[in-house]
Amino acid sequence: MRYHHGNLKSNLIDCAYEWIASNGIDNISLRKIAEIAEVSQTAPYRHFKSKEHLLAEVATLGFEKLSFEIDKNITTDDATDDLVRCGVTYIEFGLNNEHIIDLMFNYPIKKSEYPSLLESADTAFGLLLKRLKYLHDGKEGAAPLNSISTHAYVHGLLTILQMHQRIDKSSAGTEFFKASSAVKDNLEEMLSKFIKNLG
Amino acid sequence: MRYHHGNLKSNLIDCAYEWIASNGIDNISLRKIAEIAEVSQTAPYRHFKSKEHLLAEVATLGFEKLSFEIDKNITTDDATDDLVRCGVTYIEFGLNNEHIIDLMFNYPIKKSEYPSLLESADTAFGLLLKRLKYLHDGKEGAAPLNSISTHAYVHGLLTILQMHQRIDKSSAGTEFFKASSAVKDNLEEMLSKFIKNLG
DNA sequence: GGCTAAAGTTTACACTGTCAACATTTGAAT
DNA sequence: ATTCAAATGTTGACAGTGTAAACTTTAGCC
Repeated sequence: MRYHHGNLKSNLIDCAYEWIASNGIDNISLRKIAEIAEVSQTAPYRHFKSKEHLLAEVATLGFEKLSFEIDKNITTDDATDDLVRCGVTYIEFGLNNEHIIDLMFNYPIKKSEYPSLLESADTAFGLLLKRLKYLHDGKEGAAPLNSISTHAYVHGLLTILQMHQRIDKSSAGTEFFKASSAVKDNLEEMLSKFIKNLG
Repeated sequence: MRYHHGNLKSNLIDCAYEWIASNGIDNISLRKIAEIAEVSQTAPYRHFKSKEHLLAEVATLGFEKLSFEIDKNITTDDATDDLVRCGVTYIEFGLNNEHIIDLMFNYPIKKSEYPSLLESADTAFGLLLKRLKYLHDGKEGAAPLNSISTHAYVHGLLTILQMHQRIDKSSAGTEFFKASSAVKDNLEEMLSKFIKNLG
């Protein structure tokens, strides 16, 4: 084992990503990640100012992967269709990467302090925005508002479905549970209707 | 100072609520809350199985307050109007109680383990649902889906506006900032359009 | 080859959640 | 009224945490 690791920084990010993906964010600790990377407890501090700085980079990696997924759905022949698929992809990514999305959206990272995190998040959203601008070709003014409106809707649906997913196992009798089940089955329809109704 | 506090449980919940409301969820600790309540470090364990159990009750209190606010807007003469006002109220509550809403929606509490939390959330949700059922009088089947759809939209808008609120001070030149400013100014219009478009 | 900065280690500290053991109070049964 | 168990409080301890400080090793450049 060499004293100098070589690329400890990115290795730590990867380890943390994997750990969170399978164990959740609740009980993560720098020390555990350091141990997995086979390095001393405080070695991470040579690369990250704090635990939050490491987590911010993990979240950034998450946004990059999300962008990659969304980007695959942009085929440019039908903007509405593209948008629906992007929305579905966004939501599916969220549901399939429960813990990572938790970190990205729910974990209390002070996002504004991490430019690269903001940037990677903006890139993901920018893909939707570009598509919407295309959809609204001509009437320029409406695009930003419609874009953010769509984003709000998609993200809100994701939040609802996340709650649904978490409730799943135990108390499945509530009104909320039944209604959110319906969302899962009608997702595409809901999105496409929403987009068509944009003025 | 009496040895037996009398109603320590609800007092702890209130203290935690206040503390979180002004300090955020990040650095909360049972010990601090116990100290504020002028009680020993481990006294909370006579009333809550764990820290999470206390936080779950705080979140429950949050939902109860939210329900209370929403309920004031239900006047029954115009369902659409009611719903728009409920939505605005919901969003205003979120913006005025930033940290509490964080706890309610973003903090990783395993919600399914806390029936009273689930129930209080369901109550708030139920208020919207009832109103939507009224709106859709007759076509019964659509109400739950439309209700959750509306909830998603409203909550998504809240998330956007929260981000807007946080960015405010620093980087105010971005596309996102301008677009989300527009949301603030067009909130009622956006909501009422959304509701009218529900099928 | 020697020096400086980068990257790693060891040690230490204050703080946290929570458990176990003990103390006090309350209220119901006698 | 007395007693005694349950409820509610305290003290002390433990392992785990983030992270600062001081020290050690190594890499790369003159």
